[in-house]
Amino acid sequence: MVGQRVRTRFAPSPTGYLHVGGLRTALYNYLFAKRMNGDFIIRIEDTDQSRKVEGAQRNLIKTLEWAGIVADESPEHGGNYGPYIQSERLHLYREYCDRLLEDNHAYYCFSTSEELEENRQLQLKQGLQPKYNRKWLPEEMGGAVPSSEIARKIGEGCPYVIRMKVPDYVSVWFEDMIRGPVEFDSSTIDDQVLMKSDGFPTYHFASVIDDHLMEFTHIIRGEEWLPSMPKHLLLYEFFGWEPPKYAHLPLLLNPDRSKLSKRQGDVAVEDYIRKGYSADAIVNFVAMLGWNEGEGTEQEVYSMQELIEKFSLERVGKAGAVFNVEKLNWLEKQYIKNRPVEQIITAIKPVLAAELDKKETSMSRELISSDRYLGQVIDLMRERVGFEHEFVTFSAYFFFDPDAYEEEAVKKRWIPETNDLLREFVSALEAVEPFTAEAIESALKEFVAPKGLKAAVLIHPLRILASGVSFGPSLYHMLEVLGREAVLRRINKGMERIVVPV
RNA sequence: GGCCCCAUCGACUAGUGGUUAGGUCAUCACCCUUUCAAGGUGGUAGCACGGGUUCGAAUCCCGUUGGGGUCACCA
Repeated sequence: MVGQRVRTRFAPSPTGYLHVGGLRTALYNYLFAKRMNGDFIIRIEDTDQSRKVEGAQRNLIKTLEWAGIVADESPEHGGNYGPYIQSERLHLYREYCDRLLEDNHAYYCFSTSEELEENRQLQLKQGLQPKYNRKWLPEEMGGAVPSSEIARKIGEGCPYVIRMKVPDYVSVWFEDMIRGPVEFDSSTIDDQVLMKSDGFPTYHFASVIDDHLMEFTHIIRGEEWLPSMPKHLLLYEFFGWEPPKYAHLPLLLNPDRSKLSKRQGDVAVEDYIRKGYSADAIVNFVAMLGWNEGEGTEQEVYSMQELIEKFSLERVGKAGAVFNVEKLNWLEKQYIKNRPVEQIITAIKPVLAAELDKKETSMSRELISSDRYLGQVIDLMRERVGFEHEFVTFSAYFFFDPDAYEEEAVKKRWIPETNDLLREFVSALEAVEPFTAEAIESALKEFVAPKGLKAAVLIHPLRILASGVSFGPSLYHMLEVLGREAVLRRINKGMERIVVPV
């Protein structure tokens, strides 16, 4: 154990999407492993055949890789400890279960689920903790069932499960890397089912066997697993194995502080991807939910590389953390503000292409799809958008002539003389050479000054005509990027369509 | 309910016996400004409560309260 290469794991069940809590668990496992120059492994826990979802495994791994979490070993990457899918390891569980049976640490149980339920109800009615009544505990383990009876049931082909025999009154203790010492009394623990009647192991059994065989040094998982620690520890003891180190992470919470769940917002990483969040922001955000560098650091933005360099389990907090979308949004903006243009251009080209497929435009498709044009749009808009796709959707006027004008804004900015002034200014604009922000600005100021008017009387209407909306980047720069042709077209067309308020 | 975990501004958190309890998001005000952002400045806002220990507790101990998790042939 000492001096051993660190190995951590993320062990999802392939039942659907990747939960953001799962992403954080995977991330912490990954960061810790990488920090320690170790390996991060993905194992698929598909011991519940009924819950298995087609394609889930692929999707889980794909989403992790989207986030930048690439496994050193997994069903897809291979490795020396495979197979990495539990349903392909059934013979192993059977083999180890037999050992437990031989050593009297486990026993056959033929109780039906109806019996179990009945027993549970009875105990509940009596005010007792629902617990298996050990009806099938064999004589040699202190129970009442002769081995001949067990042999007979097996011979008859009766369905059975195998349960672990939890010793009666022992104290189970371990040192959690995040929480410190935690102690349990075995009398509160049920005789956990190890092998189900369909021949598959339960989570508890399979994960202990695999964690040992795959030689993980550290198990980093959600706090919801803390109560099952004694079962796992007892199994290690039965086998005479040294357990790995454990770290139980605090939970991710809904705004009402319950365990993060659907119905109170999005929980699937894919939901956030779909909305346009970047891997940079999601990873950064989720990493900070429970971990921080400490010691007066005021850094908020961390790259994956920095996280790897700085992460430590000692600095993971104990209390649950609310998944606060507002801060995520802020982080996303930070990344958009600082991301290289080329990268954004690449990202938004397909978005633009899709929009262009849906809608006609009077602009030159070639022009507005060019790197140069997109680069200019990005320069003007990067401090104004919340997501990359908004470079296209939120600033649609860079790609499509407006087909409506903000009513309130028109009402506020139009005076009876506005259209006349605009008509006159159009001639001035036609003459502006070159058609640059500076030239447009001085043209406008020179136009307005002799009339004793403020620039604002034209600025606002121009913006509305050019973009359809009352907000956006610097007017002059916007006009420059749009180009003379589009600007004049939009002004002329707009004046025909605007209903001047009386 | 039993067991287990947890507890600093609305949220994320720094703090490890002596601080005017700091930062970030959000929020409010002001500045900048052609709009919207961005940015700048400032403000509101917190140690759950009660006992100890100590010269001195957000920090250590106990209890209370509160919150959460978990009690399956699901993981």
